[in-house]
Amino acid sequence: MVQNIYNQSCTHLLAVDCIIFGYLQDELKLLLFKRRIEPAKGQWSLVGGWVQDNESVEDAAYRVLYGITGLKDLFLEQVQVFSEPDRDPGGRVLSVAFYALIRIDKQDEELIKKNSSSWFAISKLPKLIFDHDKMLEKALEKLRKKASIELIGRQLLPEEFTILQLRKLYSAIFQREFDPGNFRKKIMSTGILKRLDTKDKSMSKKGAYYYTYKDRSEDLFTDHIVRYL
Amino acid sequence: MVQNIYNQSCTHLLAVDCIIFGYLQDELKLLLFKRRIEPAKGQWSLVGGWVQDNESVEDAAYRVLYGITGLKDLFLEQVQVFSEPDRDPGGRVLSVAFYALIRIDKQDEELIKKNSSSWFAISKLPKLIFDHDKMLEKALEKLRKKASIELIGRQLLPEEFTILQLRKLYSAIFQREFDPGNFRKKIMSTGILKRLDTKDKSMSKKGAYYYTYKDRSEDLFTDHIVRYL
DNA sequence: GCAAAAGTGTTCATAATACACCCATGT
DNA sequence: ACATGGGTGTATTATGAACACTTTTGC
Repeated sequence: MVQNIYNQSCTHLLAVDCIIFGYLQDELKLLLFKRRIEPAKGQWSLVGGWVQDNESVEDAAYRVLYGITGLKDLFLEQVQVFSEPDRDPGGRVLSVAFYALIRIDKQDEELIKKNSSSWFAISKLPKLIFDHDKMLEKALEKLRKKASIELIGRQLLPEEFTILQLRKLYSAIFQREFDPGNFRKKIMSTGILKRLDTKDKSMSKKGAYYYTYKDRSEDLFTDHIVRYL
Repeated sequence: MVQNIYNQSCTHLLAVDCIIFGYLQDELKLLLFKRRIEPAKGQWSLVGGWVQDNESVEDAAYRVLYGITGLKDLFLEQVQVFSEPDRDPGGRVLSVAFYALIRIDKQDEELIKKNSSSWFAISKLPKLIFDHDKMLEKALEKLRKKASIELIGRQLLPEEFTILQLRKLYSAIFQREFDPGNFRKKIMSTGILKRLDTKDKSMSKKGAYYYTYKDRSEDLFTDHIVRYL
């Protein structure tokens, strides 16, 4: 028991669970993990861990993510707390859900394998334990909200990418098609992207220019990208 | 110590803190509470309490709110967890912040007094303890987001109100003026409000019609109210 | 030359903004 | 009769959606 001056005792275990999004081969993907402890041992679960004594829940989430992907710099945002008394049959466990965006091309593949975790397309997920489905749903909602008001992709796509790739990412997130012309105009009007001189010829004979994010330009744009709801 | 099958011990106390918004006399207000325990005894704090063993954090927030306002039906939404290890000098306390919208005309004034709590205009707040300022800031952000995509007011204004009152509420929330004509048109276009036959003559000689929310109409409207950011 | 994707331009509908103007009435 | 807020209408501009059209180049 940790010391405190309140006349209270600890009754809840505290965990974090991470909804880890990645993007590969035109699909939004989720990193899952084969649970190694009872209950529900061997079933697929979100990547999670206990919160230590001397760290914030954010610290814990970063630590857990580093442990499984080898990445230190990644986007992380709190989703919400899940605290139904019976959510975990193993005890009274409170879990803080986070969602993370990671670039699959940067991750440590060995580490992922060693941790018996793997990527699943968001449309072909296995059954998840406990209330992890609900966590995913909330995280997706938050991701959509974020993507609708700012240009995401920096955290998910490779350093250099085409507008087509970006558009497909948005299609994956919102589960709908975007008009190629209008999408391009909208994106370019933000002034966030910089065109490079190189082209990707894998998709067409003409070739599509590669783009990158300009440095530190996230703050100059404030309009919406997609209107949804 | 609560029983669990994990090889873990409890190290965090768990609390909820509520950012309680109300609206009175053209001002957005916050219900604060004079802290009765050390540390920071006697200072102003958000309304909070411990999470019991057998309840979710939402349950705890409702219980705390009922205890201080006497109200059972009120709007409540989770903001986020605050968990910096040193946020509370009294011990390792994790707090889940919620914001609530309540109708000041419905509250139990006696109870509020008895609890040594009182309403403060959002623009004239006293210094708050710990990280409660940060909690308020995040809650306000969430409230603005909510108000920008749906018509709030049902939870804050009296049963019958004028468009002017609603506009002033929005002005208070967003800290800016809205064009009276355009605001009215926008609001009326939602079809959520119903005009009554009575008028409020306190503000003008002509008198302004009272309006109420139609029953169960929150779901039919999906557009934005205010564009912000 | 043609197919296929890249990229640009044009048109139309809708929505946000600014603001002029009439209305009702207590003093 | 006039000042005051209530309420309506209109002109202007900005934005989004649909889609036609031009460009490039491997085959």
